[in-house]
Amino acid sequence: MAHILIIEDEPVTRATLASYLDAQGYKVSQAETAENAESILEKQDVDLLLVDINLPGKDGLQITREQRAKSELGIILVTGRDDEIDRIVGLELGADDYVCKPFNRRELLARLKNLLRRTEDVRRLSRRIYRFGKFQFDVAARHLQTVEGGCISLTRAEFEVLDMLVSRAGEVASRDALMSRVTHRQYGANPRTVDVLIRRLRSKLEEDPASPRVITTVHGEGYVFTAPLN
Amino acid sequence: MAHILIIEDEPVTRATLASYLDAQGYKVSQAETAENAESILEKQDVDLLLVDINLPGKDGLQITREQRAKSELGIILVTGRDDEIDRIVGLELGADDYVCKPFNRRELLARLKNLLRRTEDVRRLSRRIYRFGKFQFDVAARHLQTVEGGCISLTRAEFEVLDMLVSRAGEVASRDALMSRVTHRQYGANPRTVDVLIRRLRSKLEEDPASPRVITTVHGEGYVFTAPLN
DNA sequence: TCAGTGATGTTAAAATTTGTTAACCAGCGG
DNA sequence: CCGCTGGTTAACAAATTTTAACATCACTGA
Repeated sequence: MAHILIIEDEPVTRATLASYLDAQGYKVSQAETAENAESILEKQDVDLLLVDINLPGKDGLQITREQRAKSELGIILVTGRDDEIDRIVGLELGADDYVCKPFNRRELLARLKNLLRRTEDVRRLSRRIYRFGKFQFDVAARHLQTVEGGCISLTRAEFEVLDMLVSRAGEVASRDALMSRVTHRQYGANPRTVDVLIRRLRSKLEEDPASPRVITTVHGEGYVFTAPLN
Repeated sequence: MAHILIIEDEPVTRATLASYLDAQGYKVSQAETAENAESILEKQDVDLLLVDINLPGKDGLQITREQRAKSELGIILVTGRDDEIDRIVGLELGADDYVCKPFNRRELLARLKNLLRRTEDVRRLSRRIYRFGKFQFDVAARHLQTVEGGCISLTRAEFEVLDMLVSRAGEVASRDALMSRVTHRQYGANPRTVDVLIRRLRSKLEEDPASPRVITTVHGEGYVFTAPLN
């Protein structure tokens, strides 16, 4: 489940929010100040920030500006008064949404869910996890997972090839390009080596390796990744 | 620049919005009703919907539900009264954001920009797919799909020819043009080669390859794609 | 160290795609 | 009807890719 970080100096509001979101099944972290929040952000993967605009020290707008500069993390601003200027400035700084205290919890939840849905793709891609067909290709973990939960291990060379193809999905990769990614030798590379690797990959991830859908051959040019990514 | 579709029955609000967004450099289309909007959505690539929640006939919530079912198009709801229930229902149906009339234009613009930034990746990953007859030509996947769900694979040369013809549907492509797209060779291209490719393509996608409807020969000039695209 | 195992590289035959050729066909103006 | 131009078709040839079998390499644990 998604991880939400609440940044709010007022203890009662913070605790209320936290217990509500926790009851909804989210993983919730709390921070009283910007500094506090930053140390959590450094250590953990956070999916969404819920930030009070009025904080002692570095305020919510400042936090928004800084976070937006370095990530695509979802940000919802919370404020006590319905201050239109703050709201607009917050949005212009890149906050995704805004709620005013006292807020309707159901509304907050709806906004939160929407934002999480909207940022899901970006968050997954930033962790370099690609989904296609019935697989999930995790670049950091260097393996494939099937929807059913199975785990298909990839050899180093297979991994390199798949990574190169997936990250340039739709673009043709030449044998030379693939070869130089796989091997670190300078000369005398047999161009057929790549074909064999592709064949081995196909046997792992194609429904029917005889008529490949995921990795398509481009005669005379190379190979392309052609499965729909989501 | 992004293409925004405004769905609003009240002419003054619609015109005001349209001219404001146009002045901001967006491509703007306008629709008075849901039906009107749907015909625009079918024909053109739209990046974001700005929908009034209160429309005669099919209303904004219904439009949201239907669009969200088939695409990840960004949706911002506009409502006249500050009706909390409508607002929450809209968000729960998957609208990405909403604004209340009378709205601050700067706020609308900020929300709009944020949403476009969020949906940028998704839109980039969306595919060029042409529909004609009983086929669907998926450029990214480099193959044809039939309505029945079958999949017809195309060789590289066939794909290049079809892509060139389809993307310039209605315009005649000369043999030379087609040949230079297909071949990798520098010299001595035989002009009859294209004919053979066309024949192979026709046998894959013509109902009756003897009297072609999809790819028509233009005597002395070349070939045209002549099937209706939808 | 050394056998054993899995990963990687090489090769050659089989299969597929692409290119060439030539026979044949269709339309058209004399 | 003839000859001309250009298009279609089938058969074949050339180029490229796939496949399987095998050789080699690199690492592991005894």
